[in-house]
Amino acid sequence: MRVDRRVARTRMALKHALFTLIIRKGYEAITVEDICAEANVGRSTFYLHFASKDALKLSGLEHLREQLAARQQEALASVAKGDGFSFGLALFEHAREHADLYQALIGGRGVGIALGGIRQILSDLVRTELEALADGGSGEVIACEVAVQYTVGAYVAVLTWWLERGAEPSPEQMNEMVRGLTARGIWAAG
Amino acid sequence: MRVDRRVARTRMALKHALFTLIIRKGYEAITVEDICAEANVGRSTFYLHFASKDALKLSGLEHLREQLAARQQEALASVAKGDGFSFGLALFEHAREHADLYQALIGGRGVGIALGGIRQILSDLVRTELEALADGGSGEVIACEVAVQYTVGAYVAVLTWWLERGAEPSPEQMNEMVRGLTARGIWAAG
Amino acid sequence: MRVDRRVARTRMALKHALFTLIIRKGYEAITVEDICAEANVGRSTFYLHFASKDALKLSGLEHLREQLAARQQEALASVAKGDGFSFGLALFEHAREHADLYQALIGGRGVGIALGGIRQILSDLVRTELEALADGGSGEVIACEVAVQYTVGAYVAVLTWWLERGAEPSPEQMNEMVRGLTARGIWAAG
Amino acid sequence: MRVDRRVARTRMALKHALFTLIIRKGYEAITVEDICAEANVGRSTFYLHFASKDALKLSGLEHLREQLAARQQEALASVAKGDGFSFGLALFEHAREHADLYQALIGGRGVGIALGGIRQILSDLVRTELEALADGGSGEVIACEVAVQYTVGAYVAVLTWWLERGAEPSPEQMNEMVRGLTARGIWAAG
DNA sequence: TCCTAAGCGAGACGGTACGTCTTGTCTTCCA
DNA sequence: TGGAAGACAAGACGTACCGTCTCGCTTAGGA
Repeated sequence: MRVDRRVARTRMALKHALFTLIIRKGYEAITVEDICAEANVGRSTFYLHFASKDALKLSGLEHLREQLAARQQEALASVAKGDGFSFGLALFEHAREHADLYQALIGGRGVGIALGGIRQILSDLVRTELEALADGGSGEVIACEVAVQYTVGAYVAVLTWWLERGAEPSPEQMNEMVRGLTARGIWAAG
Repeated sequence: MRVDRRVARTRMALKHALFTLIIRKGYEAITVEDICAEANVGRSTFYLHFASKDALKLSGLEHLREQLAARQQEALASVAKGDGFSFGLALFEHAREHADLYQALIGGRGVGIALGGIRQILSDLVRTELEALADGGSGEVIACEVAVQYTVGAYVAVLTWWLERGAEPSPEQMNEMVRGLTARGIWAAG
Repeated sequence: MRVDRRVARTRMALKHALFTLIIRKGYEAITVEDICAEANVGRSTFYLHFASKDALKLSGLEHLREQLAARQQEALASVAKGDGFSFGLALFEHAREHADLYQALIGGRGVGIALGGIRQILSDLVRTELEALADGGSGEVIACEVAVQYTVGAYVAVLTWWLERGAEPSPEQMNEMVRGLTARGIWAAG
Repeated sequence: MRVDRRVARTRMALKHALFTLIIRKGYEAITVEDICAEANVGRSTFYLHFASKDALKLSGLEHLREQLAARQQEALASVAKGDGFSFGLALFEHAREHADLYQALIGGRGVGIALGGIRQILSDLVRTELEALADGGSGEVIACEVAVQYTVGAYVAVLTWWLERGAEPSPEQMNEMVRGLTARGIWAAG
């Protein structure tokens, strides 16, 4: 029992060290030795718990991923339906709250380390909303999937750009702009 | 003079070797030595021309970039203006023609090696078209840039997805779908 | 504790490999990689213990040096003082015993790799004996040093020549001849 | 003819550059490229004339060697016979005159590059004088050769030491001291 | 309370790749 | 045609990380 806690503490220290270092100098530049030094852990101990730097990263991202997913579930529930997607605001707000980490994982130095995870979450959300809309069930599976990819790509790109320029216009403004583009198209919005 | 040609041949061999190897086993797994072996070039010669594997990659992308830019210039000229962007068809066609390379550079193994480059090219094109539209010059610089990021992200995401599923619906069809989403919004198009 | 032994074994293996290779193909022609292959040691491990081929050589000579010094200490104690230096016999005998190594280090291929070291040892011995002689301490420091250099140079030159011609006249005979020259001068001895 | 002169000039420039660089930073540290830069000569031109750095060195030493041999021939002729060898003074004087070069070639940095050559010359001189002495022809060839090696080694060692300490006691004094040691032995001289 | 299995730090080790440096060959151009 | 320029292959260098391993120390949980 107690031993388990010791193990957990070591793993936590490693995950935390990784994020700290990602923010400090970017994912690629980090070595296993750096992480161990930061976490005050022996290098052999590292390999006792994780097979590689990448394994540690994935394990760490899982946590972030869950947080974001939960956040957006609740957003989905509480927000009144308008035209456009309901998760937008939650996404921008969550990103701004954890700006450091997002910037490290998505923009700037750690270009897109966590993008895969975020895309996955968003894809599921978008697909759900879109299918609910076209419920009658047009056979147009491909068209739907194109729309999903299209939307997710657009949101993520905007999010990345926004983080890189310092999360500047407020989440509300960002959400409004993007919702306009999504719902009525570029020409109408521009 | 003749020397220049020798140099050019060596560089070409290296670029070509890199692409071959990217397709064969993915960018990260490639070693400078691998490239030299594939290109029949001494390792010191490699460093005579390029500072690193990354420098070679960038130099190689430059070539691709020019090709794509030229292609879209001509598309821009010949295609009648409709609603939506004019580069779409050229993009999908170019990607299908060089499917191997695109897949190596964007999807699958070499996740997003070249995305930066392609994004840059598309951004410029989109920005130009968008500015031409809002010519009077509304002060809405931010809104415009959001639209650029939005559009480019969307196109690239769809392109990636399309390449990963085998470039299946024809470029014309893809272009049509994406143009619809872009011009009239998700709800209208869905 | 055990680790120390492991380290010692590795270092020994490297030193031994170096001497083996010096005999086999001469010092200059040896590569760090050669040494590692001969010693069954990784190249990075080599650099963990020694900064360069030269550092390894010096470390190896230190060992030889100690052996020789000890040998001459005991000779100094046991041999009755006559005219001439007391270390002569020990030197020639030691050289003959380790003929391979001496030849590799001094004559033939590895011209004078270890000469510096050997000169140093002999210089100290000669200087001691000479100072003991002129104990009262004549101010003639220069003359004394000239005598030291003279004697050491002479002994080393004869030693080298002797090794190159196969260590042929016996150490006793060699010692006798050189002692004569040293003590009574060329004209008397010749 | 004119071409020959051009060739000779190039070779001279290379030899000269080598000596300059030996004095400046020692033989081992010099690269072929250094030499060419110093001589204002293309690297490929270097290889047109000499197979390697070593070949150039040998070619250069030949010149020095001849000079020294000539000098000592004349010394041999003019000096009145006393006890001890007649070449001593000439050796020390020649060394002091070309102190830079001697120091580069023998002492300090370029430890003993040219020693072989000098030893050879001295050996011949010593052997000649010694054989003249024991003309009757005792069969003691070995003893004689030992004396030769002994003497040459001693002279060269003293010469080296003298050069390293700045050629300080005058050639005359040096000659006197060494002649004493040679003729009457250490004990008498000390 | 001791003692025994675990987690852990330390660090040696064999590898692999890096980017640099020097060598010697070869080809092309210029005077 | 001799020499300058410099591309090129070869291969050693010393450094940086990697992942594996063996070693003792410490420390908590069951006897």
